[in-house]
This record gives sequence, C-alpha cells and structure tokens, in this order.
Amino acid sequence: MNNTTNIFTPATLFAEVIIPLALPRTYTWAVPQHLAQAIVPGSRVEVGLKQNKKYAGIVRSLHNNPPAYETKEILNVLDSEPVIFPAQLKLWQWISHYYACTEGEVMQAALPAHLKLSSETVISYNEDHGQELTLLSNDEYIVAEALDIRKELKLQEVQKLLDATHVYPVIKKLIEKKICYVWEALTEKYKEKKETYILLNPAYHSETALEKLVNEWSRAPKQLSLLLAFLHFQKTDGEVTQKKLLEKAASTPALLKGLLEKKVLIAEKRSVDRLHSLPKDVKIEFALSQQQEHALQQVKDALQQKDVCLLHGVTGSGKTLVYIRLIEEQIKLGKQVLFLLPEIALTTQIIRRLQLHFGGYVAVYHSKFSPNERVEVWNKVKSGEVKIVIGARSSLFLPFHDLSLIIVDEEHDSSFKQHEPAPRYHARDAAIYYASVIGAKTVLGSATPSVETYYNAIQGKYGLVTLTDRYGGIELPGIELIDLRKIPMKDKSKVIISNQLKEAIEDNIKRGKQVILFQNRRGYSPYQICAVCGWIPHCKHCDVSLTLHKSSGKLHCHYCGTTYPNVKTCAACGSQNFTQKNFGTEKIEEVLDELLPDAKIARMDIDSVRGKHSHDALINLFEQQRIDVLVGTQMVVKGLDFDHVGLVGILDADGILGYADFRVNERAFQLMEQVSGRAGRKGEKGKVLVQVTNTKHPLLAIIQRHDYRQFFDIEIEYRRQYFYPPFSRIIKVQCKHKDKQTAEQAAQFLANKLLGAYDHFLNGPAEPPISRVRNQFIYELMLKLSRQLTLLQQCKQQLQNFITDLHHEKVFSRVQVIIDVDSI
DNA sequence: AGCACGCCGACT
DNA sequence: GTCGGCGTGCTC
Repeated sequence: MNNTTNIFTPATLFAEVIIPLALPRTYTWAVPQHLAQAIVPGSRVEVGLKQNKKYAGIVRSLHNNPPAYETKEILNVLDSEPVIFPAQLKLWQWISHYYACTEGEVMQAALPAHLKLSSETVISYNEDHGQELTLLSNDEYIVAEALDIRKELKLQEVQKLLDATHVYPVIKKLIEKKICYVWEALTEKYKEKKETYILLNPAYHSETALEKLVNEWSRAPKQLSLLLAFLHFQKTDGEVTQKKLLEKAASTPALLKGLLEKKVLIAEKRSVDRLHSLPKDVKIEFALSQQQEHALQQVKDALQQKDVCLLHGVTGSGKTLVYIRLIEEQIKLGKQVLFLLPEIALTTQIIRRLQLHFGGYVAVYHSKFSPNERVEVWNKVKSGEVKIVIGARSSLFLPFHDLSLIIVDEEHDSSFKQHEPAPRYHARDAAIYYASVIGAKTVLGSATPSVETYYNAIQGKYGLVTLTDRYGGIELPGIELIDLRKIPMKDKSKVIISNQLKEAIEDNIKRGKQVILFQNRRGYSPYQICAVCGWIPHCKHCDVSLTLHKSSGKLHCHYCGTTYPNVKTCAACGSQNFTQKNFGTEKIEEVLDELLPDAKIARMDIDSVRGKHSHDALINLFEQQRIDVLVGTQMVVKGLDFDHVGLVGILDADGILGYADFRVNERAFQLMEQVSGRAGRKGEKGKVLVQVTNTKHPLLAIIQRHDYRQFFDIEIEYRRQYFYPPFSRIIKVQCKHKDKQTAEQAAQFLANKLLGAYDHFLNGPAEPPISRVRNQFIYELMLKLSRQLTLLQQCKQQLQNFITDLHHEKVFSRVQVIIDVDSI
C-alpha cells in the first residue's frame, strides 16, 4: 500500500482539489492512470491528507504541471458524474476572491452536509492475536472485549465506552499487543429512505383463491380482520405501507408477522422519496390588477435590456403575483427558477402559495430540512425534476443546469448576508454574479429597497419598476406617534404600553381585529442594575449585560448562550435591591396578560419558536384568528400576510433610531415601514401607533408619509457626503485573541502595514462596542475603499498577505483574523 | 479543522 | 522520575 507517486511511472495528470477545510489554497493530488478517464472538474474524489485522514474533495481543475513536492494519489472517484457544474465552480471561485475566504470554506457552505465526507477512525479486532484478555488493564479489557463481540468500533464508540476523550493511549497499547489495528473509513452519509410495503401473495390474486382463503379461515380471527383491513386499504389507497396499515387498522406487528409467516401477505422493502411530491402541473387562474399587469410588462421589458430589475412595490401591492407570472413563463419554456427569501420568511404561507400554482415542480431548501432531505432536493434539482426552488441563501449553490431566473424577494433583508462563519457572502450580490455567468436574469423585490440597490436602479444599472398601490385599493396604514415624554414622570420607567395604545388594542379586539406589537428585543429584561451601587451582572465570557428570561427564570447571555441563576444579591455591595431596566418581548407578554386578561396573547421570537414546526404552528394560529395580540421581534416583520390585522404597535422606536451605525436610518425605515405593512391588508385601512420619546426625529415624518423616495434622497446625500456605500466599499477586519493586548497589537500590526497604501481609507484599530465574546477580545479595523474593482481586489490581496506576515510573527500566530467584505 | 509533536507542571 | 496538560505547526 503506497499512496505516493510510483517512481517507475511518474504521474502526468494532476488535480487541484478543494477540501472542506479552511486551508489557504487548494492542494495538488496526482491522478492515477486508471482514474484519468473518470475524473473531470467538479468530480467528488476521495483523497488522503496527512497520515491517513481521508476527505471527499471536489476537483477544481486538472493540469500537467508536476508540483515541486511529492504528491499523493487520488484514491477514488465517488460518483459516476461530476457533482458540481463548471459554472458553480466559477461561483465558488468568485465568492472566495470577492469575500476573501478559502474555496474550502465556500465548499463548506455550498455542499449539503451529507455530500461532505471526512473519514472516521475505525478500530478493527485482530482475531488471531492469541493473547489472554484478562491480563489487560481495565480500560484495555473493556475495549478488547467489546471488539471481541463487535469486531469493529468507531473511535467515537470507544470514547463512549470508556467515558473519556483521552482514549488514544489505550488503543495504542492494544495495537502494540496486536489485539487490534486502526484504519480510516470514508463512508457515504446519505441514506435512502426505506419503507416496508405490504402486498398480497400472488397466489391469492384471483378472486376465487382469495374467497376460498377467507371462507376457510378457522382460527386467529384477529389476523383475519387485519387481512380484511389490508384488502380494504389496498382497494382505497392502492399501495399499502406497513406503518399505515398498522396505524389505520389499530393492529400490532405481531399479528402482521403471523400473516407474513403464513405467506398470505408479503413484505417488501422499497426506497422511497423523502419529499412527498404533488402532481406536476401549472395552474394560474388569477388575474392581475391593471397596475400589476403593467408592472409585469415593465419588468419583462427591462429584462430585455438589463440583467437585473428591481421591483419596488409597497407592502401589500401583490409582488408575489407578479413573480408567479414571471415564473410561469420560464417553466413553460422548461427552464428552472430560484426564489430566494430570508430564512425566517420561508414559511408555509409562501410555500403553499407557490405550490398552489406550480405543484410538484416546487422544492424547498433551507436549514430546517434534514441532511438527507437536502441531498434529495440537490439531486432533483440536478436531474431537472425540480424546476422551482424556494430557498434561503444557501440554495444559490444548488446544481441547477438550466436556471434562467433568480428572484430575490425582500432584497433589502440583511440576513442574506452570511455573518458567521466564512464565506461571509451576500446571497443577493452572489446571485447577480452567478446569473451573469449562466446568462440568467435577476429580479430583486422589496417594499423598502436597500440603498445600494435603489441607487443602482436609478443610475440605470438595473431596471426599475414600481408598484405604488396596494392590491384591492386599500390605503397604506396611518401612522400616529405616541409621545412618551407626555407620560407623567413617576410612571415613566414602567410604561411599556401607554394608555393610548392599550385603548387602541382593546378597540381592535372588540371589532374582531388582530393586533401585532413589535419590540426588537427578546427575553424579559435586558439588564438588571443594583439600585444602590449601580452594579450590573455581566457574562463571564463576554462583555455584555445579561438578559433576564422569565420563562427559564435565568439570566442569559445573548452572545455565547451561557445561562446563570438569577441574581438576588448585588456582588458589589450586597444589597438586595435590583431594578430591571428596559423590556423585551417576554415582559410585554406579561404586561399584556395583566392589562387585557381576556385577550389571547402570543409571543413570537427565537425563544418561542425553537422547535421544528412551532414557527409555522404559531403563524397558523394567528391566521385562524385564534390569537388576538401577537408580540414579536423582527420575526413578525418578514413577509407575513395576515388579513385581519387592524393595528400595529411599535413599542420602542427610540431603540430602533438610536443605533450608532451608518445604516441606522436605512434599518429604521425598513423595519418600521415593514412592520406597518402588516396592518390593514384586507378590508379597511389599518393603523400604526409608534411609542417614541424623540418625536422630532426627521425619519418619523417620512415614515408617516410612507415616502421611500424622500428617505432615499436624504440618505443618499448623507452617504455621498461621508463616503459610505454605495459610494464606497467597506471591509471590516477583526482580530480576535484571548489576550486583550495581543488582539490590539495584532490589529495595530495590520493597521501599520495598511497605512502605507490606504491611510486615508483606514479607521481603527478600535475596540468594538462588544469587545469580548466567548473569552476572545476583539479589535477591529475598517477600510472604506472607493469602488474600483482593481483597487478592491488589490487591497484584499495585500490584506491577505499582511495577515500571513502577521501569523509568521510568533506572538501573533494564534490571532484569529476575520475579513468581512461589504460588512453589514 | 484535526492531529501529532514538544515543552513544562503535578504527583506516584 | 513520568503522565498528561495545552501551545505550535502542517497537511499536497
């Protein structure tokens, strides 16, 4: 066994292989003669890396240039066809260049988990070791005995067996004693789903034979009744699975076993689809309004000239109907369409709507799908069986072979930008690039377009189509401010729901309407402060105050997830007097329960919808009007259509307007306009009440008029003046280290290097507002570069070189450096 | 990312 | 003296 190049027949073909690790560059493996035919760019291959670890990698390219070092050979090809198309490899490369990350990191994000393989250590028993097991040490004996029975164990199983992580010494001893040997196994993780079908023995297929059997049945009446049940279901449902039969006939496996043993029934294992599919047909039976019809035509016209078109439609204007018609057109041409949405907007609401029109052509792809389900979607997109994918940002990486249209709905949503880990890509921007590679078109949709996108549209780079009216002629909701300063001083700290808001809620419930209350903070109270000395409980690992959660009765760190028992006694002065500052969704829920004891109140935030289907379940309840008041964070904002919402309350607008970031106004406008959009979708005009102290904030007046254009005109001037995007590109660089000084000095090191070429573009090093997370201190640099692509690429390249230099310095070798291009 | 190698502290 | 902690470097 020799993995290295055979010296007698030197390899001539080499492959650059991407493996799912953050290695700085791709590595080169030799292609053995017998695999030369089977390997092409995009193939998934098994390669060995260091000692005996094995990975499934993707071949990026093939060439004939032998590297200066000794190469190993590719061990195997894992699939009969390449897994990745050339256009996708181009996308991977673009992302790794543009977002300054490794291709391995892109691969990590792009491939479904079950196609990414890395080997596991397997310990095999040596049957003829001829040793007396009783002479072994305790731990050795446990492992050896288990091996005697099982013959093979995975490393993880040994760890469990010994209840320890330090198992390697034990195994080493056993190897020395020749009791076992170890090797690395690369095993396919995707498993087909098998289901047991129950069939009638062909001997009884004729009526007479069956009749005879039933009539002559003398014993086991329960088995007979199960058989009759089976015959019934076979008639009504056609195919009968074991699971369904036992469930519907309320029977037991033992009874069925009896029938199987008598060979009356036969069990058959079959591979089945995890994705229950609907009939494949297109049904479009709605008519667009005149305005929508016009917009549709405009979008089509714009796409004749341009690759990208922005559809700017106010909330409730029916953008989805326009999308559906655009999709229909492509499906009829036999093309594929990708419909991108922010993760939490991917609810059954929108999925149902598309399935209604496109049935089994639609597949869904997002993080709540199991790894096996994701592989199935992947394969069906590749085979062309699936024509439309509704998905979150990672669905951009699916192997479409005939994609002609990408729709990015809620285009402005910042969750299209991946934050952690790398690749820190923006799915909207990557989609526009990918579309240009494959000759597809992109439609961006939003009621509140991002400043970057709108700027591109009015500059003529993108087409621009506007829907100004709500579907059905309903007016946009009226927005009123509630001045919190007018509330008497003594109540001030306690006011969460003003009287005016409370009355409006009551009035709406009385009229059979529903209410949404928005507060962008989860938990009960974001910080507790000692009333005597001002001490505030903080997380041990992070530089943040702890949020009290009533549901768990604990203090939570929202950054690292650590929980602590609630504090009763001040750690600084020993007093027992804590004041809870500020309020989150949990507290609002509690206050509402007190204020409106008869109303049905529910809460929607990450804490309340942790489970797999609880998000959908909550939305269903609200849709069916079994909830009067829904309290929620951002989650209630994203693309939900409810027909009976009469009132929306924004409880703490100051919190939204007070962010110290150049995007505050954009975020605030989007958030408030989007929340408002939930009110008055059908029937009468809705109403929005905004509780705020700073009533004079200029943005509020603009929001009251729903005037996107005015918001944009003011904002773009500000961006121009201070050289913010879209006039510049921002690259954020973070240095993380467990030692504060090291982190700072590393940031300074990089800053010094950058100062030469980019001094007037550089900000920092600075300590971010949250300077420590999970015991890592953070220092950051901010580069604001002009938009010339060459400058950007050159800067990123130099930055990466500087980081390499940094890591060569012994003190900084362990500093983690994060580059975030177009950071949000 | 793992995983082996190597250098220092606690304890038989 | 050794065992095992974790900091460091490398993977084609």
